[in-house]
Amino acid sequence: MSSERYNFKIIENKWQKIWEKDKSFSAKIDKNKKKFYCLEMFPYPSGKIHMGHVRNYTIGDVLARYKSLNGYNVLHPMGWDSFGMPAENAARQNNLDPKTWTETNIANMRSQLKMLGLSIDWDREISTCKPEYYKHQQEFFLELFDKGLVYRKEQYVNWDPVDQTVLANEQVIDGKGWRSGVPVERKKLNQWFFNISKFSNELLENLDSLDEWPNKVKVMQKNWIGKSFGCEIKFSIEQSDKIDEIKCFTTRPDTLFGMSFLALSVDHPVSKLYQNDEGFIKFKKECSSTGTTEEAIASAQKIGFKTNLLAINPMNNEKVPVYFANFVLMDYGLGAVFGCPAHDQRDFDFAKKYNLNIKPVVTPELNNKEFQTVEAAYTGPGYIFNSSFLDGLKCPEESIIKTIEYLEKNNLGQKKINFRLKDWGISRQRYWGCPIPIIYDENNNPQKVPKNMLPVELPKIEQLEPTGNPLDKAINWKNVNINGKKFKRETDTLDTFVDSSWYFLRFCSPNKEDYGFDEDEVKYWMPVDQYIGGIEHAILHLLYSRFFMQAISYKNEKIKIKEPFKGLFTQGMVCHETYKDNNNNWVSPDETMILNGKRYLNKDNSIPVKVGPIESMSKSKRNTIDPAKIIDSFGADAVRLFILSDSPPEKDVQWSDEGIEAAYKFIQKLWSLNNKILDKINEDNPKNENNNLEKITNKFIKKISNNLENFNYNIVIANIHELYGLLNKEINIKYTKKTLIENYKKIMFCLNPILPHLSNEIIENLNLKEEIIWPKYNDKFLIEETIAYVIQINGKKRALIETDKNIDEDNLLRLISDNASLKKYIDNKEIKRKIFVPGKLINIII
RNA sequence: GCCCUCGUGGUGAAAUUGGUAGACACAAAGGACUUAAAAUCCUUGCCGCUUGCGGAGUGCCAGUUCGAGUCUGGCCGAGGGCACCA
Repeated sequence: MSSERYNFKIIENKWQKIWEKDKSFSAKIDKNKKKFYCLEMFPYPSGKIHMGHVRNYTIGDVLARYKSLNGYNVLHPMGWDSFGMPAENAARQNNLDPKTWTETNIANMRSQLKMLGLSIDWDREISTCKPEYYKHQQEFFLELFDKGLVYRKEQYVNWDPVDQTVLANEQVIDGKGWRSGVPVERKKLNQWFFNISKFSNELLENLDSLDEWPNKVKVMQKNWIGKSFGCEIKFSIEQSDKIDEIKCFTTRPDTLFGMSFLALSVDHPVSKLYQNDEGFIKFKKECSSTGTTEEAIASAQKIGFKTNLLAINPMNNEKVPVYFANFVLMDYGLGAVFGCPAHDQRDFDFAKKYNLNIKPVVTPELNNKEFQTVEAAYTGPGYIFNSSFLDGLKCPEESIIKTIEYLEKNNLGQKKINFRLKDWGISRQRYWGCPIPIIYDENNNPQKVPKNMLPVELPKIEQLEPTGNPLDKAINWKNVNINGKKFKRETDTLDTFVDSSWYFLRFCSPNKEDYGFDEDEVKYWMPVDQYIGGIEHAILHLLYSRFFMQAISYKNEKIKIKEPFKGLFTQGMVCHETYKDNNNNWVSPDETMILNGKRYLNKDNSIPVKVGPIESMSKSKRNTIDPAKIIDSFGADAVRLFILSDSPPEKDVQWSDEGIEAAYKFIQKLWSLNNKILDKINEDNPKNENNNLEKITNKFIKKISNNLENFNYNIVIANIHELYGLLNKEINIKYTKKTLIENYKKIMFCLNPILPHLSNEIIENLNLKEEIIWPKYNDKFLIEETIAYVIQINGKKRALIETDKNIDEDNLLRLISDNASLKKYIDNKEIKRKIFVPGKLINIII
């Protein structure tokens, strides 16, 4: 009996080399096979892989391998999201070239990923910072420009003072930059925009068709797009020769009769009339001093600046005052609202402060004409009153529609659907990004860079200065001569989210030179069947990619795909305990040791560390574990096994030393079981003692298949543990060589997606000379002749009786009355009712 | 404030359509093997009484049902998203 331990270093390396040499995972169009496009979100090349990558790519790899064994033609590519600020920051700090920095990182991370044994088609590798990639991005930019989906305008933008760049709305979180974490400022700049809002409706409605997406992501996108149904109302203005009307958007036109003021944003065009008014200037300043934090908004008082204008209520011609108010936002709706204090809490607060009329027009009960709103606005359902011809209408079901009908008929307003989604500002004042292929003539008019001059490559810059836009200072690059005419290049680069909005298309034909993708290849491979990544991209990246697919297929009959990702899976984060020393400094797990169950500092084992809460791994808390080190000590299969074992993939998982050690031990156990089985195979009995082995094999093929299909990878690992236990016992029974090999082979095929190195090695040792395919189970072996019937008395389990599965009720009752331990419950009692569930249980009510 | 998700042993978690709650694993304790250690294997969810058995038990309170972790209503708690959104 061979008894040497499993040497993962030799064996894993051996198989990784074989896969690389044989191009085992190279994907080619094969129209006779069903395709499966498995994609994990590609990494930013920060330098090293982290545990989040390990989890993400292991989940994807298990799926890709499983689908491949099931006969699918699998596309499983990998690339690098390699433009972005860390490269630029590193360059500024250490006087490096961002390109070199990025390429070194990529080389390092590629070799680390290869150590995980991923089934990736490395021939399709792409990197977004390469001109061969971004050339096509520039083509797309110009294509979208021609389609009218790109435009330039001066606008207030979110300015990140630390990163010295503009941020999209989506990139501002709680009023702070998504990367820098500092409060965002308002700044007016000329910016390029993608007209994402043109597709608001499509982006919203298509969500319903994405039935393989997590509901929570769809809800988040739905909220973000923020569709609301209402109408635009025209209000005539008195006492002004400069304006005749102001338009408001409202979702509650049915409360018009309760209107007592009109409120405008301080940025509303009407504010021009007051730009020299000292009171207004002071008021505007006051408004902007209100912070953007949650508390500030929640506790901010409703304040207003009264104008000398009067607005006329189109329903009854009553005149109401016009205010500027701090709670009206210019970038939602039309920057103007009519105030109905009785039925809107904000308006109510405002009316109280400025002593405005509060007239209720909705009553909860039909006949309660005395209804008043004294303490707060009433926003619930009811019936319209105090409203002339609208009186008695059911609110909101009838009242809103009827009011809009009236307004439209009398040309006072019109039905309108409003979206919260804003256009995507894509200009960034950075160096390390894709140059925008635009040049400005001597009159500063933007022109497209001619197609034959693409790509517009980034210039080499010797020394990046600490702040400001480097391209703006690269004079030689900026000034360009075309056909004797002088132009200046656009010096902003594209938001890096543009890079990742179409990379899934590029993977279909990564080497195509004349266009970003090949139509036939895209037709075959797209959409991505399963996309896997973190929940943090629920809005930004996923919405932008969906937009890009809309934009590419817009006015293009050849591209029918509207949604890039058919299935989406969002995996949870990898967490670890946190540690601090006596001075409250974070301590990394590497700097600690365990003595008698307590944790101490390595450098002085008399100093205990404080164990803090379990949090997602992050550099700032120093609770990261380096995957490269772990793979080196335990092997890729052990890492894969553990990262999947402890929690469902969509939930957070806690990394622990004990867990990875247990996974390592289990691999060793599988190996020694293998040695035992190889010995048994050589015994070659003439006849099988029983068919338990077939039963076990088929039962677990079924279980593991079902669990893999449903992403229950943690349960698959449990199944494998259980299978090991049963096999370890069953192997002492005598089987023929054929039976043993046939079943053991299938079990190893089942382990292949999770433990590719170990299972390949074992399969090779079996000398089968056959391809690994996903085994099918045979129902014949799943039929159990006997079953443990559950015997309940008054709904309580009292016994299990092992008996014939097809026993009838009478015979089962006979067994029950013969059963000594059940006698005491039944004897001398009248049976009132029996519930018999064949093949499962019987419940006796007495 | 609005929307979504989730509450099961010391811990991570299992549990087809309502049908044996706690599979599988980690930790801890006890035991076996060993001169000893490592490694390996076995036992143990809680409360009772002596083995065996009995009782309670899936955040809390009701309800539906022969039967509820699972379905319904209300409450409490945690996490996440959105937010002067008109």
